[in-house]
Amino acid sequence: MVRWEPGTTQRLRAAALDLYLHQGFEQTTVTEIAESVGLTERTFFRHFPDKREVLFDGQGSFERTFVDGVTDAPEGASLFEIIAATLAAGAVFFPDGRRDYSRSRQSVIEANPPLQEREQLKLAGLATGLATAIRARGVGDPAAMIAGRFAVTVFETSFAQWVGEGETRSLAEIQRESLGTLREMMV
Amino acid sequence: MVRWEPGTTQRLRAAALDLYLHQGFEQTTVTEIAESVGLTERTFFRHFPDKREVLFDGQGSFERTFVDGVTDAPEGASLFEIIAATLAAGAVFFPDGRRDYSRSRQSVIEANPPLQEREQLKLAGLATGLATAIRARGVGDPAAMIAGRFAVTVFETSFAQWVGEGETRSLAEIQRESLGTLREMMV
DNA sequence: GTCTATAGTGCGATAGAC
DNA sequence: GTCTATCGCACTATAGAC
Repeated sequence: MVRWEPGTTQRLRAAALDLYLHQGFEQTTVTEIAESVGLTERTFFRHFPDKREVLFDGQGSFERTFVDGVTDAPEGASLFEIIAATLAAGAVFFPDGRRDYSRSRQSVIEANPPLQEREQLKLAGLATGLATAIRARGVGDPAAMIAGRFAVTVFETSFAQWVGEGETRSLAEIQRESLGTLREMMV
Repeated sequence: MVRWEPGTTQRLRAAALDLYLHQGFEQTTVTEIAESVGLTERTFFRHFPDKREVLFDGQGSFERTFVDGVTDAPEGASLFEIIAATLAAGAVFFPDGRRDYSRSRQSVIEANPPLQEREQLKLAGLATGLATAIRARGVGDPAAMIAGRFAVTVFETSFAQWVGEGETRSLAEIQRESLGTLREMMV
């Protein structure tokens, strides 16, 4: 267990983010990333299916955190309350200590359409996952799908504020405020 | 303006959809698409920036149709009414005569993650465009962004039903029903 | 219209852990 | 012996540069 450095995947992730950040996503080759941590291109592709996925959570524990929020919401909760519970659960994934990392990652994604595509696909997958969990609580379609997507939208917009210049409120706080504003608006 | 066959772009689109449909997206090379209409690979890339974009509306007239729905909504309309107007305007883009084509296109996209990524990015762009138009009517953030995304979500789920097996209702009809159901639910 | 870099795949070889 | 992380090599197709 000492022949190869442990945590290879994480080292590749960190190296990739750093290179994408400082010299651009397109300008960075996979070979470069791999060699910067003493590995070959072939090994990179053993850890990640492609050059973009290195910035995304392959394990899906991000998605599971949110979905558990639906499942664990109290019996008899309204659709709106389920969404609130989901967002609260998801916010656990983004403590303030993670804000700087999230900021870097976000700035790289915003500068590169291929990464935005991957991000949007992941968020669409999250919406689908939430919809499935919501359906399991007895809500029908299309309401379940729209509720799932709605939750993701609130997360997405709140997240954008959370990583914004000079923002100090927690993600959970921002999400609560957004949801409050919308409760009045969306009628 | 008659030196080359007119409608080259459309013929490439049709040929690509056909090949993607019958032998798969991955299995189809750009060379193959181009040659099937008597052109070279190089010419394909003069019409489309990449292999995926051939299935998408490059002109953005799809997006403009929706956005105009926001702009043209009656003075003093509520946020909910603006969304309804947007969806009604967008539905014009998908008359029943287009359903078969849409069905084919959708089945190809559903079978291929790279195409889903592109689709999700386009829809995210539409949401942003709608949000901008909604903001121009005096609605603030994050409400404007969420309303834009909400409209796209209703479109997306309604569209999925519209191309569903044996569905006969028009897209406009399905959207109205979804929106009606949700009006009661989203409180 | 040709030429080339790079992403990504397939298969085989190696080398240590167990 | 098996299992797993790594490397090496040859290859294709996209996409962009010249």
